[in-house]
Amino acid sequence: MLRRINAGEWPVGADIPNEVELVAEFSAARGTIQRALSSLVEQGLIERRKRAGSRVVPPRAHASKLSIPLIREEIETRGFGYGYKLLERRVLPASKGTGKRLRLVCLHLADGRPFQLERRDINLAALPQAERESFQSAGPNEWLVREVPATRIVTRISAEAADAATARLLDLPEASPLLIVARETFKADAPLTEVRMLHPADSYEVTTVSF
Amino acid sequence: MLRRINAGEWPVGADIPNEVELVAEFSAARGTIQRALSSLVEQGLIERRKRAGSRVVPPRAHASKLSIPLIREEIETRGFGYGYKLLERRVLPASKGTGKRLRLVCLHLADGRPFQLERRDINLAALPQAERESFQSAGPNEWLVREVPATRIVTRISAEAADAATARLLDLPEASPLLIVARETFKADAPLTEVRMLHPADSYEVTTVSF
DNA sequence: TGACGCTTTATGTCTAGACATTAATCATGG
DNA sequence: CCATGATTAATGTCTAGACATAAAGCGTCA
Repeated sequence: MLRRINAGEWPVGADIPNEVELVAEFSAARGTIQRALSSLVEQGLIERRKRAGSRVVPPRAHASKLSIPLIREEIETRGFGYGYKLLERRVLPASKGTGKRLRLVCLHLADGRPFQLERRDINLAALPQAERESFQSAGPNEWLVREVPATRIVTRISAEAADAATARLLDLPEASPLLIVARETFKADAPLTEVRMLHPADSYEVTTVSF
Repeated sequence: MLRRINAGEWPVGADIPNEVELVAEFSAARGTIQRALSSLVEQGLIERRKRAGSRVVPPRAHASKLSIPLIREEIETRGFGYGYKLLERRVLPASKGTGKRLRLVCLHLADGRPFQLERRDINLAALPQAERESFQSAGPNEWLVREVPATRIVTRISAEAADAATARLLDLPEASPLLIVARETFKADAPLTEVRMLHPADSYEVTTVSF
């Protein structure tokens, strides 16, 4: 079926044969045909509606898997030595809107050069055990990933010019372009953590491949 | 099962009951249990090996769906008026490494302000019909997604400072930060098109949500 | 001890059939 | 002509059972 769609035998917009016909044509059970069609739906190639049948969908906005790996591995797979420094660790009192939070600022280095500046707030109401961690020798991300599985993750990727303080920390000229990955994670609607990861533009990019 | 994993009833690393036990416990057929487990595998929550059983895996690098929509819709859903200008259209002769290509430079505007500068090369060996298109009034992306489904897509997101020419086209001060989405698409290993989409950093970001 | 092959136990996949659900379509009455 | 309800044709989901396949573990023999 995949081949037919790619080859244009089933052109965009066309109804594809219904399940019973496909069962006959491929001499497979309906369950098998169903699985195949479901897989095509997941790949965004067809659309199925009860009673109306299945249609080849115009290839739309391409959805591909974006995976944001652990920064340590990211650096090590590039063959650099990984370094880590905790720059700030402070408990912010509760204020309107947000509860008590743990603020962390850390620097991740590749071969001694600044690679990522991580500014993170951890919601202590949801994760009180974070207050007992020092985060002196390892970044909070590795701890968090181990500690709690998040149920919802929002990632935003943007660019920005470095302000003076950030430029100094990343050892860059002021106003250098930065690539910023911001992420919020939630567990059942309770915010867990909010992080902004800032990278010198020339040393980082986000890559995704889809088939 | 999802609840149990999230609640830690099935802790990370633990073997989960085998299919026959789950069938008994949930009073469902094995096929149904299988589907549930497969879905957990897809979500990256468990790992299954024949003979060895299924295990809860440590939540790793989060993978989420990244979708890059059509620029026109992107602009219109934000409530801006969409504008389009073709700045350059030129056939590049074949040279070593690459075949004949069609180079396009276009500007997409939101309410008359530059929003995206698109520099695109289309491989004319794979898509000769592109040469007959003028791309005067609509961007090549919409034509391309209609014309050929790609089988492989590589997307890279990066940041960069605007050079003089680019800054002028986007009506920005020189050296302003840009967010750049670069994409290469292939059909069965033949390159189709290669595009760099440049955005003023303060007007664009890439967002992804995963559950 | 170690290589090899057999057994066993788990997952992987399929089949055939049943019933549920949804929504397009048609028929009917005001 | 329109609204409303009945029909029906498609997909959605499940069950029970079968066989395939991979790999862990065991036994045997050189």
